[in-house]
Amino acid sequence: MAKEVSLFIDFLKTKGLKLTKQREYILDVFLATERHLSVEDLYNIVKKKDSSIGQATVFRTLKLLCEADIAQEVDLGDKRIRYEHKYGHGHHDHLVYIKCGKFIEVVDTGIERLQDKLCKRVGFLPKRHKMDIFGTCKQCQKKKR
Amino acid sequence: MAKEVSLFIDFLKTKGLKLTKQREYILDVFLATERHLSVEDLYNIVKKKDSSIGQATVFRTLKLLCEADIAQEVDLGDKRIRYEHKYGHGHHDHLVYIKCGKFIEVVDTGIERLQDKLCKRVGFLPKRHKMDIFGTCKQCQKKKR
DNA sequence: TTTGATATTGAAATTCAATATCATCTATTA
DNA sequence: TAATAGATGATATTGAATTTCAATATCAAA
Ligand SMILES: [Mn+2]
Ligand SMILES: [Mn+2]
Ligand SMILES: [Zn+2]
Ligand SMILES: [Zn+2]
Repeated sequence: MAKEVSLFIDFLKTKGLKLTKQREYILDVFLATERHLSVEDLYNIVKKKDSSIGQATVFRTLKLLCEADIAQEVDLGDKRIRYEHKYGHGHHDHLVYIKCGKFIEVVDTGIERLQDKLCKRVGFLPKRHKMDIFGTCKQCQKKKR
Repeated sequence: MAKEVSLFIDFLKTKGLKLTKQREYILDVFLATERHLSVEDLYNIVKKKDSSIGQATVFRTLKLLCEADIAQEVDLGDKRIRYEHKYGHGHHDHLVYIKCGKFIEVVDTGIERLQDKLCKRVGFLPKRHKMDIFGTCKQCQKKKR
């Protein structure tokens, strides 16, 4: 059993909630997908195998997974809330490939250090930050549009 | 007359569009406000003086101002499109004060340099980026919640 | 087992900002 | 003047996020 599953069970227990088939299955599918999924994305995958599961349950389960620190919201500027794995994934920033839709997760300790310095300089106490760089790869450059 | 106004007139001319009272007035109000306004924010200010102007016109005018490079969209993660001045304002990032709602616009050339290096290292051609740091100031720290 | 309290579910409804539609209005030109 | 093109504001529509609600499942206690 994945560590995330037992984490989720513990979380649910402390909240007085239950691990249902639906929740377990949605978590399974979420863990099996290394992408930034919207609720709809995840719902579409889930319903392929079990068409009885509703969007609302996917939506609610993702919220629970966020509360349990297993998932977290990502906003890549495309006007949809997306979710990524949080457990076992530290802070990171994104390079987003605007043509092919791919992305890379990166951490640049030099940048992180300068961010802290910058904040200190202006008397600002940082809690979290977001850095997304949008661009293209070589392949994409060749494509028109 | 503000430089932005003549810019807008030129832009409209090349597009075969007209400078109307509404457009001129909306631009005036926009320029007079040094904030990150949503369409609704701007509409609320505008209608105080001229209640005959509709939301749709504010919406359309902001789109035009973006096309004319006088305004630009900002997304500070609060699920609303906001607009800020673009003309005369180069690229900048934001420190966002999560409690008092204030913000600072910053540019750290050290960070920008490291961003470029990072991209080069992974063969990524950056087009634009976004960096927002969310935190608090001393005053806000003292407040509960 | 049964029961009852409580949690869960999926369909459908609602919300809310963003955007499109459309029947006037208005300015400009033939 | 009439014709044309654009502009406007009220209203409708969209689409994602979220809530509602009646039906169902769970599970501990009787
Ligand atoms: Mn970072
Ligand atoms: Mn920057
Ligand atoms: Zn990520
Ligand atoms: Zn700004």
